[in-house]
Amino acid sequence: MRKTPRQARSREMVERIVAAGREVLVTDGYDAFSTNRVAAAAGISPGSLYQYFPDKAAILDVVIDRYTEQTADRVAAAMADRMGGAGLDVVRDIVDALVSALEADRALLHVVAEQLPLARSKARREALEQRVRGLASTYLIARPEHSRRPVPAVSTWVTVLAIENLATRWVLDQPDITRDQLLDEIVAMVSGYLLS
Amino acid sequence: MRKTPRQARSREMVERIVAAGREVLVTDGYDAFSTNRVAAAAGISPGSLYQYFPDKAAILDVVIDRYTEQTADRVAAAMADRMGGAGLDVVRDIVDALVSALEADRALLHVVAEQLPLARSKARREALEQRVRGLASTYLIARPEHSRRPVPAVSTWVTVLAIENLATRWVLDQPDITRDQLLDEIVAMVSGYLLS
Amino acid sequence: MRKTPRQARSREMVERIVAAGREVLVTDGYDAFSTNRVAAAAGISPGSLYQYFPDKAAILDVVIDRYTEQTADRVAAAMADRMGGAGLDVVRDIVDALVSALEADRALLHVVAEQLPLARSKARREALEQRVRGLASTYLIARPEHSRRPVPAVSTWVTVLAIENLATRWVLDQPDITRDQLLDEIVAMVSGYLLS
Amino acid sequence: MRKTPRQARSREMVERIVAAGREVLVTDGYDAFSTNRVAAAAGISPGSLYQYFPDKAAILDVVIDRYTEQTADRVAAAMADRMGGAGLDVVRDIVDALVSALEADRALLHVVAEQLPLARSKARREALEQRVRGLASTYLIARPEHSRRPVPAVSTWVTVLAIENLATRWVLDQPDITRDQLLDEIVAMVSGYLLS
DNA sequence: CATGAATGAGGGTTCATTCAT
DNA sequence: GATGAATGAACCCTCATTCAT
Repeated sequence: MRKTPRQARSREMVERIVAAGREVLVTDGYDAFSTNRVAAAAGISPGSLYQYFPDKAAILDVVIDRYTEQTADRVAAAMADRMGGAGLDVVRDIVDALVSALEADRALLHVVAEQLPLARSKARREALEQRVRGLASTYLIARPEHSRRPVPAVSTWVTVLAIENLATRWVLDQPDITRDQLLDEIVAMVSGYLLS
Repeated sequence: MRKTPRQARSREMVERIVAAGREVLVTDGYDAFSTNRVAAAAGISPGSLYQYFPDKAAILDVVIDRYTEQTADRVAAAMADRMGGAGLDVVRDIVDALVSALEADRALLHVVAEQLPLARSKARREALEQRVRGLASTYLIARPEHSRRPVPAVSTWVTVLAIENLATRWVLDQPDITRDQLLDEIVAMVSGYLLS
Repeated sequence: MRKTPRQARSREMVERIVAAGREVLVTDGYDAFSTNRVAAAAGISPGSLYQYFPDKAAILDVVIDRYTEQTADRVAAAMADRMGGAGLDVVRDIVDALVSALEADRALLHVVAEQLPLARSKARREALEQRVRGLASTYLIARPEHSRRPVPAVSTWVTVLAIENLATRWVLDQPDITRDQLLDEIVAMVSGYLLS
Repeated sequence: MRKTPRQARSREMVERIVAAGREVLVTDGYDAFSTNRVAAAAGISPGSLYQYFPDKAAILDVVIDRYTEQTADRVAAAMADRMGGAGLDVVRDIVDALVSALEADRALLHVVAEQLPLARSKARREALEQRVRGLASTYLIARPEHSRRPVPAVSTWVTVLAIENLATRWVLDQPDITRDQLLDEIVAMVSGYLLS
């Protein structure tokens, strides 16, 4: 009677390595993300990494993937939840969810957004943006009274990008702006924009 | 009779190295930005770099500085030029100037925005943003009828960040949006926001 | 009721591993001859190899042994068969048998002769040569009229070595020489030599 | 006044590395021929190797080339010297020169012939053989009375290969055969062969 | 016996930096 | 100042071997 079947053990190690990778990234930064360091953090030998990942880049990819997916899931969940609400509240709730998601792992966000060559996470982020744009479009099409902008694809592109960036920068740079102010302003911006 | 006093010669070399660094970045990408490569591109020996820069990072910093300053100057000039204009046109003209400035060296923008660890250019970019925010604030204070937002510092933070990001992404990602559309949308967003 | 006593099972596994080793050698070359690869080819786990062989070298040794023995057996058989024949035909037949034996597994010959450190197969090859020299000496002593050379041990050393090398190189390098030409020349060389 | 112009210093280092490579090969064998070991033997740091050689293989190649060329030169010189002599003496002298050349660095011959994957030195050796065959052909064409063999290209192939191999093995294996015996036998073999 | 995950020393190579010339 | 050869720590990765299961 095996407590941990092979498959599960393997998953466990992958998780351990990914966690170690995340830790190294957060603690020591991207430049210190070496295979030796990750292995040490995972409490295994360097060679063992290669039983679970083809190379160093693959480890990093999974760490970033995990993070991106997690963030995306939270936002998507909030969007799905709130889509039914009244116009302005919807925006506010979604942005709130996004900010919360970004705040959930500010340390890693810091590394991902500021230390990583952006190219490495670009594909993932664009997938996320695509996903969000899809949801937003659906919403806007369903409630045309919420937007007077002529080309929905363009408005969603603009909106999603602006929100994403403002939220990210707010979380990272912690400017002298309260969370409520931020939400107010973003709501004002989005509604002012869509209805202008 | 020295034609080029030491100071001047030194400046010349710094420029040459910076130009070489820029070239390497644009031609070969950030990963190829090695001291050897930069020295070769500058036509000097690797050791000589260290007479003008303390280390490799310092070279990169100046390359980015140059780029940022140059971009900032163009935008600031446009802002100074147009500040007198009518409300909406001012925004449009400034954004137009920003997009032009970003397009002026798309190759380097690509490297700076997507290959470099963002942190490296962060300080410089924030200086630029600060500068722009200053101008914008002055403007808004001078013409209070253009904004109904309660906290000018917050509105400028939001506005500047949103514009910067949208312009950058538009230049880099070349989405299926015309330049005029982009300007229209940004103007709509900003004016809708400030007046809501 | 055990069908395969331990001893037999063990022999079976050794054979399987040796066969796998041979296969790896022939298919992927000496550089790919890793314990992992051999184990995979044998359908067993890397660790199991060490139940049958003390280390990687030992596997290779046996693979080469098998090959050498096999080749030796064919040649020895031919020699035993033809020893009774007339002088020149004997040589021709033996060389013919040798060439055939070498051609039988040209792929492995290629690896053994050109990729392996020669030292690894040296002992085995010398054993073979010894065996052939023994047969040849016996023959020459029995028929002294076939050789005018003063020291039989020397003549056999020379003859065996020359024949072995010429046959091997002919098979491997496939020079622009027909098989009959090769045999003719070797016969001419040996008879010319022994009778001079 | 520079004692050692750049070019010369560079050559010096190359020589030093090649010598170190040779030393490692001879002292520790092919398996120990690692860049670290070669660098240590050369008294330089591992990184310095790469200022003079693109990779490890290139070092090895030059070591072998040096050896092969040196050997080839000696033999070619002897051939050029003796070509004018009387038939049998020519052969004897050339073989003598070959044996001397091989004996000159028996330690390295040992490594090159027995530890290296033959493929690595094959091209070089074939070039040497080609060169010798060329000389031999010229000779045989000039003095047709020295050979009754029908196809000169074939006879030279056979002769050169046989001599090379016998000489090499004699030097390496040091069988119980005197040098004079060896020369006698080879002369007997070659003359017996060519005139049969 | 069989397994195969884990090991870890060692491999080849790069490159920011130094320093004797 | 200028040079560029030399450095050497650190990089990523491999694979023969072991040992807990």
